[in-house]
Amino acid sequence: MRKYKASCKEEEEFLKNYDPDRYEKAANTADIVIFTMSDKNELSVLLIKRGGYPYKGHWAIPGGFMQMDEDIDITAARELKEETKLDGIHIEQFKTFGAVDRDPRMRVISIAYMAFVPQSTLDFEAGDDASDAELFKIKMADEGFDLIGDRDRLSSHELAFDHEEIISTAIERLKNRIDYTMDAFEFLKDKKSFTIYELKKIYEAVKGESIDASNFRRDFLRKYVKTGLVDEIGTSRQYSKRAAAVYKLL
Amino acid sequence: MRKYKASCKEEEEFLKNYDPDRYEKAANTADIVIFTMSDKNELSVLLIKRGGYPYKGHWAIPGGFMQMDEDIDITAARELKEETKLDGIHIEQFKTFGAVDRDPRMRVISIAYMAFVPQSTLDFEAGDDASDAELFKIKMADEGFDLIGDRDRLSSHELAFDHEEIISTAIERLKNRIDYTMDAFEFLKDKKSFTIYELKKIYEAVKGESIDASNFRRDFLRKYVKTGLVDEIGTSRQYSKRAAAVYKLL
DNA sequence: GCAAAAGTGTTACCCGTACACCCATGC
DNA sequence: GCATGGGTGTACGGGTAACACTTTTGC
Repeated sequence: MRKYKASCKEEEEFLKNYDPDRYEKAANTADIVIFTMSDKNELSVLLIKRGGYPYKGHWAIPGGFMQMDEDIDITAARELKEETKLDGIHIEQFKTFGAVDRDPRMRVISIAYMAFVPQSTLDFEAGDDASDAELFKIKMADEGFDLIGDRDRLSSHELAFDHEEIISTAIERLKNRIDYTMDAFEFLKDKKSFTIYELKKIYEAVKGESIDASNFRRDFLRKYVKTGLVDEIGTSRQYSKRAAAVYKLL
Repeated sequence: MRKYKASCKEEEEFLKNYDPDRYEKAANTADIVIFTMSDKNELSVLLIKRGGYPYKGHWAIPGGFMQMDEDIDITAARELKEETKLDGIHIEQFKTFGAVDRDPRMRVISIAYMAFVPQSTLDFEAGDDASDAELFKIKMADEGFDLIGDRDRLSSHELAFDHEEIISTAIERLKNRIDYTMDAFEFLKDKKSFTIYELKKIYEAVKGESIDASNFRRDFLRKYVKTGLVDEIGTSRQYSKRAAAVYKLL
């Protein structure tokens, strides 16, 4: 909350008489790439089907216009909540898209965010036609990527607006971020109870390649357990016959 | 250049009748942190002194309102050119600042860029009072940083708007970027003729710490010369008695 | 017994850090 | 001769990739 004090009467006058509309303005939206893991541990993104013009019937990432009394970060959090009913999810602003013709209605500057939703927190009943939202698995292709949902399937080229570029940029950033942040933990079903196997599957989904289990294990112990960021709290047989250590993020 | 074709008469009608002004809008600016190296190889930033309200008399980073017919990246490039007369400089969008109260005049969303200007390309005559722009060396302090110019000197807290936060964020990003990008080369007086010593000074200025010359040399040869990104083109005695190899970025 | 995940261990190599040491030359 | 930058070399430790091998247990 930044409070500005006018320095003198003259400035007070200036601010009172300032006409905010002397120049034409663009609209601002917060658009949000909502990542999650599918039940089969594939990197997925939540899309909504546009019900109105323009790009009617096309798939798009959720987003909406910024209100004048909310920080742009709040706009993003609000949009996320409206789409997923989820609160307190980790979001990250990653790039602003401001090409002149990106929206045929008017000039729109889109501040793009990415969000990491825990696996299985989003449950869409497949085939539920009342919902115009769907989770799509991301499959990288030669040009762009393919989006595979339970009911629909499309190429990234068919997305509305410049959303192909926005999602592509988000994927690239995420692939980098996973190495030096703790984003991977945000995808866990339960940050307070998980196995190395679960975390490894998330890394593999994001990177799009398989990882050596032994090395991953060593790195995990060194980076998180030995530093005290993560604690061992028990064992589990959820994924294998042999009991696996269960960890908890502190 | 994205051309949108309406899918049908109905959509054509919709777009024709769309009222862009049905919601209140914020203004958009591109603000730009212009980094360069001082003559003594210190990381510096170009600031301008505000001549009007608000924050009259305070130092700020250059920036300006986006025009309706220019991409936001073009706005940034235009502002850079207006301030420095320089064209074709490397710029990078790094974050968008959208707090509600960041500008007392009205709601302003600032898309922030950083630019890397070659050493000594900017020449301000010290003491030239006709100019309200000045180059400030950045000295990190306990809280924020200090800005030391030839004529003026201030703490980052005294900057206009939220420009302390914008510059701080830019410095942090630059410190990271220098390790995995070739940003350092952008600061060179002449990318087509430089010595290892010159490049090392840039790294040291950005990181704020001294670097082992021998290791820097080995890394430079491995990363750039052996990969063919940089070629040896001769020798120079500019910085030392003994001749040093001169390199050229391809 | 086989498959799949859990877990231990080893090897070879790359890379960063820290130095020691020599070269060239203007002061 | 000494300070400064240019340049070579080396020794050590940690990180990483690749892989061999054992354990556990449901099927």
